[in-house]
Amino acid sequence: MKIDTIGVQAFVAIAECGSFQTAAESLFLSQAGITRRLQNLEDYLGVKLIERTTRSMALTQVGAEFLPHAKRLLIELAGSLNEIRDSGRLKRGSVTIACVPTVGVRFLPRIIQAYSRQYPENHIKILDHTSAGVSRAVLQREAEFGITIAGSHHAELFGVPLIEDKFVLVCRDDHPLANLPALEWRDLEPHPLISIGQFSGNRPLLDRAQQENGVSLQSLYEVQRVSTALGRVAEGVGAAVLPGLALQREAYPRIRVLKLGNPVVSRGLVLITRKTAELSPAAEALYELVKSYQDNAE
Amino acid sequence: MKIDTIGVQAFVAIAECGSFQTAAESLFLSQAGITRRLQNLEDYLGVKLIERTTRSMALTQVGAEFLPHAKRLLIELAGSLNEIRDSGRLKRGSVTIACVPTVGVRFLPRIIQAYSRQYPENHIKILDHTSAGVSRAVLQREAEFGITIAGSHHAELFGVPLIEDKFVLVCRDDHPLANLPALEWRDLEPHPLISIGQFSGNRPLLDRAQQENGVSLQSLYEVQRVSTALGRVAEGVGAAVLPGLALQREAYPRIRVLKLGNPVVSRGLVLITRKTAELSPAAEALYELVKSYQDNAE
DNA sequence: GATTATTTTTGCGAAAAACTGATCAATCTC
DNA sequence: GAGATTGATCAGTTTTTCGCAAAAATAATC
Repeated sequence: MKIDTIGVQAFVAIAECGSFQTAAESLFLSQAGITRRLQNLEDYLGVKLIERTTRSMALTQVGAEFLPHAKRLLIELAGSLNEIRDSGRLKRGSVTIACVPTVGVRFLPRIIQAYSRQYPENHIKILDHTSAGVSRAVLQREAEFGITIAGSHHAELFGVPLIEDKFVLVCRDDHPLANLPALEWRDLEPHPLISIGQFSGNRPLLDRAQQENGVSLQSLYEVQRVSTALGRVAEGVGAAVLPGLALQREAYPRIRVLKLGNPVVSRGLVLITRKTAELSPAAEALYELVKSYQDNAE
Repeated sequence: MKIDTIGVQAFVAIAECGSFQTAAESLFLSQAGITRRLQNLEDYLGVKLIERTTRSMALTQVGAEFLPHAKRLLIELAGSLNEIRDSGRLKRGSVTIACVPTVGVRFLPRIIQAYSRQYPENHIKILDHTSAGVSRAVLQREAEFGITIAGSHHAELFGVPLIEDKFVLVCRDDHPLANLPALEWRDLEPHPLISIGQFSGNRPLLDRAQQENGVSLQSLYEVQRVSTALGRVAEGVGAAVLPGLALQREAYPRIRVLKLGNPVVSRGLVLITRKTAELSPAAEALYELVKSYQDNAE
């Protein structure tokens, strides 16, 4: 059950060089070493592979049959090994990460651009998930790391805070609040709002903020996705409290975005990995890049 | 440029066992040894392949991608190596030999039968050649050994005499010589004979025999193959001096075979190999078998 | 046919490496 | 929190490997 390539390597070298001496040189070894290696292999196999005199050398029947296999195996092994080495040295390979939709749309693109400039060959796959889904994907190793909304940590996960995404009021320019200079949560109470459904990670944050500040907002309409809410606002149905990062400014010209104070409520975005994770070099590079964007966010 | 399977073997074992301890046992190694082997491989690759805590272990992204390749390579290598080992231990494999047509038809079949009983899996390929062709085939390694007519040895060839194939007179039952009790070469002089062409290894033997004994035979007809000569004899064209082994008794009912004395001329059959040859185990076995038939021939 | 020259094999001491056993650290179970 | 299990680490020993030099083998040459 003792498998070793060292002898095979010697065999192939000798066969290709046509001489022990040159083969030894090509393997940076003394000719005595080569002889020993081949002898060991032949002893193990119980068959001579190379027929040799001092003047000439030729493959045995068995040796000739083995050579192509041996060569191919060696090349494939070396290839695999080198590929992995490259993946480490050059941080090559593809990376799969998971994040909540907002992050994927607004936060990541510029980071990915920067990453692609540095590692043009690498492919990044982004899994859009709810905040719970991101944790799950990371835990199950579907993604090497994730970006999600701060909250309850799973014990095996390790989080690094990235940025605070402040909640803002979104309304159309003809909304009563549209032109107020400063806005507080209490100001919203009279106005019916479009709210985001249960599954979004934003909801618990908003509910708690209301409770702690004794504010009670009216939910007029409940939608599941931020983009839907935005559409309703644009249609004039009402205003909505949304995470600032979720907005794509250009999409609707008449929409106003107002800062909300007293208190400033925000959702923290965190970069999560498994505590014991060994990231692939390509992923490690992206991870570090994301971390470096910690503060220069909106 | 340093390729070695030992680490890869450890990696695969660990991945498959799901534990260092059991992997160590499966490789008949201590746990520390396994750890070391994997560490060496990982150091060489510059990448962690297995993510491990004392309690759990899982493949890294890179490791997971590598595992199937590694497994396949190892299996193929072990397979090739074992195949060769078997070829030695069980003398498995196919053998190619070269011989002159006569031998292939009359001398070899029973040997091959015996060989096949002992090594039913082995395949024997026989190359029919002229006597010069047999030498060439052996020298050029087309055949592992050969059986041909004794004569000039090439320096690199080594011959073992096998049997003496005596020349006989072949004639139809209505031929004047057909019923003579004993026959000498001189008796043939009055009769026109069918002779075998230049390329046959028999010709020089016959010519020399005539010269040495002052006998001069009449060549009526020259054909290239023994079987053709036999056909002509059967048609009543004349008699022929042929090597005894060449005859298939059953073929022509009216044909008589007469021993030729004074002198008895025979062609020696020799078993030839290259002097430096390393026969494959399967060939070696056949070689020895052929040699054992040295004397019990017709 | 003996000699020479070249190349492989072998012997041996030194060096490197791998292996083991014990111990340590971390995690999980009870 | 104690005990058990598992991988990592370390030191010491064994094994293997390597390179040099001498020897053996073989082809070429004279």
